[in-house]
Amino acid sequence: MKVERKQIVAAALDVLNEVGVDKLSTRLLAERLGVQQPALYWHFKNKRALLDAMNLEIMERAHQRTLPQAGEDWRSFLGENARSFRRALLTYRDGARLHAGSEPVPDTLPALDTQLRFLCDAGMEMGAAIDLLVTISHYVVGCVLEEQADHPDPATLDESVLAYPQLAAAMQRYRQRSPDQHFEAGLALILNGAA
Amino acid sequence: MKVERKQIVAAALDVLNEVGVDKLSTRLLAERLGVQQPALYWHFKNKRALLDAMNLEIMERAHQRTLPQAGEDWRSFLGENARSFRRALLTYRDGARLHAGSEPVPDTLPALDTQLRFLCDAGMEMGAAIDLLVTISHYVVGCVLEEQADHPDPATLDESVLAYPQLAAAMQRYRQRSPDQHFEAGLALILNGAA
DNA sequence: TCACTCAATTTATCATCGATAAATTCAATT
DNA sequence: AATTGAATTTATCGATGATAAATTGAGTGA
Repeated sequence: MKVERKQIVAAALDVLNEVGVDKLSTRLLAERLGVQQPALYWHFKNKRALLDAMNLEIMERAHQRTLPQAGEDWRSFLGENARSFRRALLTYRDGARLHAGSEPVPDTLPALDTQLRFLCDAGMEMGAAIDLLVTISHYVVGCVLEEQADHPDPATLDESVLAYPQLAAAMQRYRQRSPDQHFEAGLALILNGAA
Repeated sequence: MKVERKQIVAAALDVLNEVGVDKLSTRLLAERLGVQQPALYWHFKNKRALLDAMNLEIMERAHQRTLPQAGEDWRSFLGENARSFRRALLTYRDGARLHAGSEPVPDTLPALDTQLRFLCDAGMEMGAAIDLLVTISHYVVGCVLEEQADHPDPATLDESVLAYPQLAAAMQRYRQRSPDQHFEAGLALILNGAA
């Protein structure tokens, strides 16, 4: 058989969605590709490099909204940018864990530069602009990280919560809204704070 | 030799600080305790349970500021609470990764209940109070996660940044401030947004 | 047509890891 | 002294990431 880097990454992402990052082994991936396991090490120096490539591929595929549109105000852009980032992390299982463990991708630098200029042009101070961007980034990662975490027994938690009526009511209310809505609430909080 | 659960967790935290969570193996831990590796499985059903216990121990040791003090306003409390949480995650290497991967600890529920009542008494709506608490939590985890990540080559990143003058200036400015200051900036953003 | 080259893969093998089964130790209890 | 049961050791398993060495096979020049 013959494989190329692109195919390996694509297959790895498929397998990722099927078994999760913990059970994504080089052997399982090689089997999927119809290849022996050490063959992968010709294309990637180690598994870490493969995971980095997977994260890069996810970002390039799904995180499109990295530049402000013409005439867009800063609040709209930052919101759409954060949503795009979150959607990208959500496109694959354990996407947030994969992203958090990967090295920063240098391809994001030009976009970051433009974003900073955009925010400064909108009247923001440079320091405030940076703080805002990284704060949002941290929030998104933390958010998706928990959204993708598989909490083993929600039933056990529910039982414990019953002892606290205030908390029980809060929990019920919390679950009425979707993860999207919770994300939006936190995002709005941050954007409001920046204004 | 004879070991107890408490000793195992304490030793595990020591080893965690020395080698990091990726290289924390049951054999290394057993060697540290002067015990054979399978002995650990008498006290913990698997490694996951040990990691959960480690996370719990870290939180119980260091995350003390979980209840509002008498007469404290909500902004002060939420700030101190967030700082306490962050400090706890920072007390041990890879603390954020460990926490993010661990199951939620039920001991936090009574404190959470009190926090919710406190925020509602301060005039906040229940839904807003929950959103605020979880937003802060997500932000803190995302923040420390990156702070503790070992970015392999900052030099390579610096080189890439040189191509973007705006970004280079921003980067330099960013590094003049400490992680504490960056954390505070983001936290202030969220708390401002809640007001 | 033949020899040579080099990218790419396979075969074989390692050390390490989490985990389990079975045998063993040892102090407390009867 | 015999028994019990908690706790540990010994032995071993399958899976994993990784490396070395041998092998394949298409392309190139003589």
